[in-house]
Amino acid sequence: MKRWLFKSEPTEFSIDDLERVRVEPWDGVRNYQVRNMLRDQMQVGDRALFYHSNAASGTGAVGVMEVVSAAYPDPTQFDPQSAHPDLQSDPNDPRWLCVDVAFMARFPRVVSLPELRSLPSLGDSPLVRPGNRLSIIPLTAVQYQAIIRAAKKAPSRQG
DNA sequence: GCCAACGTTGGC
DNA sequence: GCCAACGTTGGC
Repeated sequence: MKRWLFKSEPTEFSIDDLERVRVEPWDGVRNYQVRNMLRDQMQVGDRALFYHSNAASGTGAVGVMEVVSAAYPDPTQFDPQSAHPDLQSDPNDPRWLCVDVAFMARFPRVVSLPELRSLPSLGDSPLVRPGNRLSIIPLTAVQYQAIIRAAKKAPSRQG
């Protein structure tokens, strides 16, 4: 079982939305590095933290979900109405993939980005590196556990 | 809304 | 294969 962190802008799709629908395709990935992780590494049963980026309600990790499908062609790439159509993608050899994710749990509080930065195990993660372009980030077991543990603790005075 | 950092594209 | 222009991400 691998562990990940998935970023989403809550105005696009939030953990509230996932809690309501329970299962949702994580579509719209248009980055080759992330596509390759979906294709080559992600497996049913993997765990992923849900991260709200650019969030008025607080940027940070907000909950846990489970990967419930293998990677399959992202249908939105062929939909001109979608947010990120890719008309150069060949339907017989689709360029972009997605997986289905299922809601597991919501954290009792947001683990903010400053707090994530303060976790020693995350020091070399792309998550806390400025300018990183990965919307899906692999986490080690240690990193994953550190964030879960932080979520259960009372917030630090800085928030 | 601004802007820094980065990936992608395309001219050469 | 280089690199400038461009678009996007995402923190602030």
